[in-house]
Amino acid sequence: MLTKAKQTSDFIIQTVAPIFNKNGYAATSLSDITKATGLTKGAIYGNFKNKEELAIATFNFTVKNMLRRITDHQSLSNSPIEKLYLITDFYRNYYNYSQELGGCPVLNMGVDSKHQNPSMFQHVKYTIHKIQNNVAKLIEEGKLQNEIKLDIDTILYSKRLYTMIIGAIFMTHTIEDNNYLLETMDQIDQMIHKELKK
Amino acid sequence: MLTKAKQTSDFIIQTVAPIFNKNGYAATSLSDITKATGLTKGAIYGNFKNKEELAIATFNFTVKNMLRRITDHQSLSNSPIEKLYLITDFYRNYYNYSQELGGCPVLNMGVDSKHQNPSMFQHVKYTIHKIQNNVAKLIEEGKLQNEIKLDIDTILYSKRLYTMIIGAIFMTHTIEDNNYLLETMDQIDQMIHKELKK
DNA sequence: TTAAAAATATACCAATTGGTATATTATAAA
DNA sequence: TTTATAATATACCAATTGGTATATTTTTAA
Repeated sequence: MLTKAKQTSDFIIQTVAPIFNKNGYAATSLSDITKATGLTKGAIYGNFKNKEELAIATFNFTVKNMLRRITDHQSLSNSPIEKLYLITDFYRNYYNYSQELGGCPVLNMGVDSKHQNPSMFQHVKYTIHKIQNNVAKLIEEGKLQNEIKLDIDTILYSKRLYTMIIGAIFMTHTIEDNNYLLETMDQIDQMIHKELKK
Repeated sequence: MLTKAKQTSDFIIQTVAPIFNKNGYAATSLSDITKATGLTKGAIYGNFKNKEELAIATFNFTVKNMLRRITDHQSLSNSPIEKLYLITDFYRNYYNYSQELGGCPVLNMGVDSKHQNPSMFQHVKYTIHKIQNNVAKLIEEGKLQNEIKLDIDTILYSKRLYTMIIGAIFMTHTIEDNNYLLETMDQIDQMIHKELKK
């Protein structure tokens, strides 16, 4: 059974996550937090050391959920190359999904924390590496299962993939046009088909 | 001759531009501004209506300089397709250059202003459209001059180009590794060579 | 049911926030 | 050189900031 404190801190994280993600660290005040949760500063500071620790907790929470959703979606196939296609498939619905989160946490916090919050920035870097590693593993698996050309540069292509995805996320959110995301996912699918596939 | 006021406001914009770009709007305080310029609030508010107007002025200043540099660099060739290559060539040095500016203004302010500063956000959108239009014009010129395939979707490819560039900018700044930028510029060059070129 | 402990609320803090009215100083034209 | 005007500095404002010490309430286990 969850203790009261754990329940409360989970509730705070959940409630405040989209606010930090939307507004950024500096533009989110303690009063935004107490207003949204209906709790007082006493409760907030009883559960978190300070504003920074709470912000990082919200980032980790949002990212964890996001990564779980990608993993779940990938489990629709056992084929490595199909799993790559399932990644682009996931991001085809990302505009909607990320709007619920208050935007893309990697993009928003990557930019927001760079000169403000070194600890948060490290978490963003780690998340990106984690995502890229997942892609890299899929490509390696694809080679082993004879689905992907052996002479493909695994690291290069996993970097390319996420670079294109995050670019499309930025464009879609900034121009407020989902087509950037859709068109980039088509482009990536072509790339997989023409360059990676055996 | 420049009036004193114009001189001062130019000085303020120039001095404060990298601070807003680095820290974002909310995280840049009036005291940051007075400290950096050595001026008092009286001088700042004598030259700008408020913090928001100053922030927008700094964004426009930085972007204007940046666009001028791209245009200057493009003038190294008269061939439309060569001008496309000169864009990727420009962005090969962009990590260094943008660090002097406090980061990429389009990326930073696009993310920063989205939920905080609607007026600034409009300026970012406008800037992106401007850049994309420049690319679109080059592609159209390239078709006319028989350098680029006629069946190429101009809009689609100008969107692709900037989407990939901004993705690479984000990655390079966040992972703090210039290779993302270099590798993406190689990828774009390949795309121009294999898909656009006649 | 009660007592100890855990969790939350209250009331406060100094520092800082963006902004303004007014005083002072510097500039430019006559 | 004087005078009007433009530009900047000073001193102030109420509101808000992140954070804390303490009081109160709620939960938990005996």
